[in-house]
Amino acid sequence: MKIQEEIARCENMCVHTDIVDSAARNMPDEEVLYDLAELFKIFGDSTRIRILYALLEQEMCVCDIAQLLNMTQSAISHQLRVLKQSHLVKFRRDGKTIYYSLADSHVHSIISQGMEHVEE
Amino acid sequence: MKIQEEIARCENMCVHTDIVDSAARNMPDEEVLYDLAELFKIFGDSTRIRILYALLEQEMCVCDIAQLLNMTQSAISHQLRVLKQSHLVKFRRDGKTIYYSLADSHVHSIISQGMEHVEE
DNA sequence: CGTTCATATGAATAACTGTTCATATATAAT
DNA sequence: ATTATATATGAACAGTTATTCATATGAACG
Repeated sequence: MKIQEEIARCENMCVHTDIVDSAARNMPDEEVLYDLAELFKIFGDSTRIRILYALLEQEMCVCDIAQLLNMTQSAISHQLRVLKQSHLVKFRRDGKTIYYSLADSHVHSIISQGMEHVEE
Repeated sequence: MKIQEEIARCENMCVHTDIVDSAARNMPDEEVLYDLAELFKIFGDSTRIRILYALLEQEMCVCDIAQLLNMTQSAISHQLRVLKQSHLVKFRRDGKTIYYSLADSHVHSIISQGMEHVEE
């Protein structure tokens, strides 16, 4: 039947308009939420989380991190690039060695909040 | 030294043994860091972030969320399942409708910390 | 200079993930 | 019971991503 098909095709019949409207008003810009997701995506990889965790204590060179995590220098270097581009780590050069450290204190608080949720 | 012999993964000889040793002592269990990464992975998708953000204000049904985010009911339902399995949202049934809401207060604080980093 | 060492990077591959489509389930209404 | 509605789910596909391998860069030092 034609009318029923049209109705059935409208998959949003159950919408509570007032709720959706109020939620829509309170949602941040698409772009902000996209950036937020991108930030958490960086933390959402166990290699990167382990690198960040290691750097909570002290600065380390690429080779130190590779040794600590038992991974290749190349794999660590690739991930450090991601962390660098996200402004989560910074680095300084000392001769041939490049030391990486955390870029700001947000890393610490974000990890701490996550830990609280995990340790339950 | 000892660790250097145990872990010979990094082919370079630049390892600072004391730094690696001290970092190794302070690293949490592999499993904990894996779980932590898994948690952040959930936040690392803009659809899920937007769902969580919408639920900060009030509970919503699947169809409401689909309308709000302009996505299909199926896509939202799939993501709600992920959020459910991660214990980030809970739900209650009211007739044919199922209302979703945040499972605990950690979601709020994790998002807030992330926002502080993004808004710079 | 050329060599060595620490790090970076491009390409390829394998594994993973989000959405769509079709369909199933379950509750409510007639 | 039959139909309608709200949500859930399995399979497939497309897009993404982490690691490996090979090689490049770039600084230090004889």
